[in-house]
Amino acid sequence: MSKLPYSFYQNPDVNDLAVQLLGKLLFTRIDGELTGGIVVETEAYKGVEDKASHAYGGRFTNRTQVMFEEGGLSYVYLCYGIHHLFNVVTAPKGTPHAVLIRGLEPFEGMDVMLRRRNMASLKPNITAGPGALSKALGIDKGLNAKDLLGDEIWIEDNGLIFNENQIVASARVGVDYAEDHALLPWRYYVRGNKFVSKPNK
DNA sequence: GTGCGGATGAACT
DNA sequence: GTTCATCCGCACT
Repeated sequence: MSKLPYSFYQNPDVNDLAVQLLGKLLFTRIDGELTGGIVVETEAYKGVEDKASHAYGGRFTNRTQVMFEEGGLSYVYLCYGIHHLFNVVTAPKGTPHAVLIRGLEPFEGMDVMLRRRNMASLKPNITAGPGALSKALGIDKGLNAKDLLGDEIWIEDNGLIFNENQIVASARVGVDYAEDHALLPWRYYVRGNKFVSKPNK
């Protein structure tokens, strides 16, 4: 097991990176409790030119400033006042690309995740969906702007590779507001995996 | 300072 | 299919 290196996150092609993140392992260690899972669903958000991105048009605010930092940091924000959504900041400094992690297959710390999710037994919705997986891993705003090579939240490569026909590209979820960018096929997921989110609409 | 609405999920009918 | 929880980022005044 090895953490993804700094260079991985500098890739300027955010869609390529979103695909490469499938099969990688996302971990958190919070108060000594280790939890983690295999990434099975991602979405690419392409910085200033993407109407679905928080950084569209170069919007630079307290919230979005971390997106402009070096690739390899976390970007966590509160959505609908309830859910924390976790993104990987990518590309070199000044290019605010990010990848939203939307689905995770449980791998480590099942008992802790069940407790955090208030569930008695393992069901797919424990980590299917960006809000759900954040809750299972204990991700909240306290984990915003963290170095992904640190020891609180990080991503590892254990050699798992999905081949091309196991990966599906489709429209991103919940971005109807993005006009002509709403239907771009920048959501990627592992075909048939139970921990891929079920979009509401 | 105010107001709108969102990169959702779960519990309803 | 519909409703609602529940916060704050962001644009505008």
